[in-house]
Amino acid sequence: MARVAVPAPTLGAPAVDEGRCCVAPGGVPLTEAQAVELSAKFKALADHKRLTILSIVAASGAEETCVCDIQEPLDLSQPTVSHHLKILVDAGLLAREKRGVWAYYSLVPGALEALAATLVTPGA
Amino acid sequence: MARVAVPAPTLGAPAVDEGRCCVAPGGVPLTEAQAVELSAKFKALADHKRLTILSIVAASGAEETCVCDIQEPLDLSQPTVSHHLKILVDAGLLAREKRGVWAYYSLVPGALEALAATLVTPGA
DNA sequence: TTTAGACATCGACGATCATCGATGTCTGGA
DNA sequence: TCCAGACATCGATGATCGTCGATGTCTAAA
Repeated sequence: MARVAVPAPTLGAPAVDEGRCCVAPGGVPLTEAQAVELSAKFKALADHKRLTILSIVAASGAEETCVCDIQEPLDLSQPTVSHHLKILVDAGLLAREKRGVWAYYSLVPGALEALAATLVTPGA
Repeated sequence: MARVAVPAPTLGAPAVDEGRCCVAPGGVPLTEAQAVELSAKFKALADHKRLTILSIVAASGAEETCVCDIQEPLDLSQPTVSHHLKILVDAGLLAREKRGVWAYYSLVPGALEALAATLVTPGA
């Protein structure tokens, strides 16, 4: 995919400030490609079952979590849990490591923090 | 709705740490109600058109933005823009103020920051 | 009062999503 | 080599979502 040369797109208000109405803004601070990329990550968070999965994995701290740890409190079928886990891995939020018969999941270090950083203002 | 007495639910890894596999975690750090409430906000962010809307509103800084400012760069019909704006307002991310014939939208102060805070660890 | 314009709401339609049962793949043990 | 178990993938289905045209509401001006 084409990499854009912008450091870190955020949603928080930048230094731009021109008072007017019904005039096109000087520049849209989020390209469509950036918006699509960002929305893909938020889509992964836009499901309460997946948020619960993340919280379960996060709750085990540095330890990794296997699928059975996740399936039971979620009250979902095994294929559905596997589906949600794939979405979280594809979004870059979870890491999967297969050891023997078990698959262990862990938070990708800094992934959630980087996503959080896109929500706050760059300067303040 | 029933208010839960937890200060601020987050996804980041708390201090819990017990090494084991295939045993239910000591406690799920996100209740279902909290997960549903959080996912509703991320659902509002899970669309690239809505992210663009937020960035446009944020780009006007302290100034408010009217619908026509948003509609043009988005290349969407007016009802669709209105629909997205309603979703963002319902999620508590945008504030709507009607003055005369125009409706002005602005970021709810601290809303994005509060959402970002749920993604990072409480302590570190 | 009538008219024009800005915006919200409604109803419909195609697309995407969450979910599940069935099945496939791979590993470890008998 | 065969079997059992853990997990992923596949196909199908019902629900939700994004989008639009048509219409409604409200305000300001004529």
